[in-house]
Amino acid sequence: MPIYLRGLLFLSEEGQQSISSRDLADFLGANPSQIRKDFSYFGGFGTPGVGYKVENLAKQIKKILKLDVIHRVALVGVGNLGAVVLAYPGFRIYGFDIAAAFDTDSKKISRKVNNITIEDASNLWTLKRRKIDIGIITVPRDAAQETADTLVKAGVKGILNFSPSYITVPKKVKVITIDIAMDIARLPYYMPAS
Amino acid sequence: MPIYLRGLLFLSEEGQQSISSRDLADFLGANPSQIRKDFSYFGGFGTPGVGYKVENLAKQIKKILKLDVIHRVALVGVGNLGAVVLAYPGFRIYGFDIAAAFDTDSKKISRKVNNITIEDASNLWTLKRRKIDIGIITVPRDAAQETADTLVKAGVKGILNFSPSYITVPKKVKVITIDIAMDIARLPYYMPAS
DNA sequence: CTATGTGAATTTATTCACAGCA
DNA sequence: TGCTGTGAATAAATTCACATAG
Repeated sequence: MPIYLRGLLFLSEEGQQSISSRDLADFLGANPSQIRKDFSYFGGFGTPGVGYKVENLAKQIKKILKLDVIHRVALVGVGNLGAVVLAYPGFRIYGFDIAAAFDTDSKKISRKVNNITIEDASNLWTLKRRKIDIGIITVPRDAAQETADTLVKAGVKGILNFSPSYITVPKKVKVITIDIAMDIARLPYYMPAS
Repeated sequence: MPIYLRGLLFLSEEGQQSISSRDLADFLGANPSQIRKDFSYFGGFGTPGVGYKVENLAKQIKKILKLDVIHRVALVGVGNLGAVVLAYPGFRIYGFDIAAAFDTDSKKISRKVNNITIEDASNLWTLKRRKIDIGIITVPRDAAQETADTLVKAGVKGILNFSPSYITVPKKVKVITIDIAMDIARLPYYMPAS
């Protein structure tokens, strides 16, 4: 569903009013039946003979993915990668608001990055009362599990983990890991021998 | 398989000699049968009653994923994100060598980032003779498709795309897209209502 | 006529359960 | 005895095909 949403938001921006499952499939490199099945699973948002209204469909998917409310996010670890993620403008279209940034390095604390003041990581416990329920981990690998534990204790319900390791959390907390190196490692397998 | 490899490389670093499918499953948050099935599909690398030799298994998986040779990589678009990716040390353990970086901004060209001299993007055609077969796209969304086309023309067989869009390439070329914003957009769906 | 929504058919993936090897 | 490798059983995902609504 997130891929559909991304495509629909793009099409909506382009001024496209409505689209058929076939055309959407072409656009996204997917299969029309798949698309119809996926949408019908959540109730069916289309009109036979016409297709789907782009803007309405985007709104429905946002509701399904619970992106119809603003989510406040905290980032932990303002190194090179952390600073880039802090400055990344793409979160806004999905309703994410990076509301806080933390680090352990006293040289960084109280400095501002992209208009957000870096706080001492020992203050992570304040997240709950600040209504922050998602954490982004951009600390070195060795500190990832510890950071995750702290975030969970601070009440976050979801974690986006950029460190290249599997981390363990209570199963009520959802973790998504992005490991850049591992992703590129999948490429050669699919590449024809040159 | 890439996830297994990452875990095994970590365990190998830790000095672990051998491991059973059960212990590996625990460590990775996976299922033992799944692991055995996956390995047996490629031939079966274990010893009944003992388990798998960590180092040997890692080597076998590297061969399967074609990571047993050095791959030369070019990065296009040295903005904030591009610079971080250039500096990212994690590629080396999988045998990737970032051999070139390109940009269109004349202010950046011929400057050095992480010991790599930024070249004019109009020289991308030189990739083939320089034995570079993988491209990393870190340009703005609007330029992503165009960059992909140029990379394909320059002979790359695989692309790691960091721009938040679907890009079209001949099917002999493999694309993997990393869209940070979209990944985080999957979190709220799995988060219990607070 | 066109394109959805959906049962049925098919393919693919996961899990089980156990024979057999170290 | 402990753990692999693998058929058999189960579950899940994908694709087909068509009745039906606009």
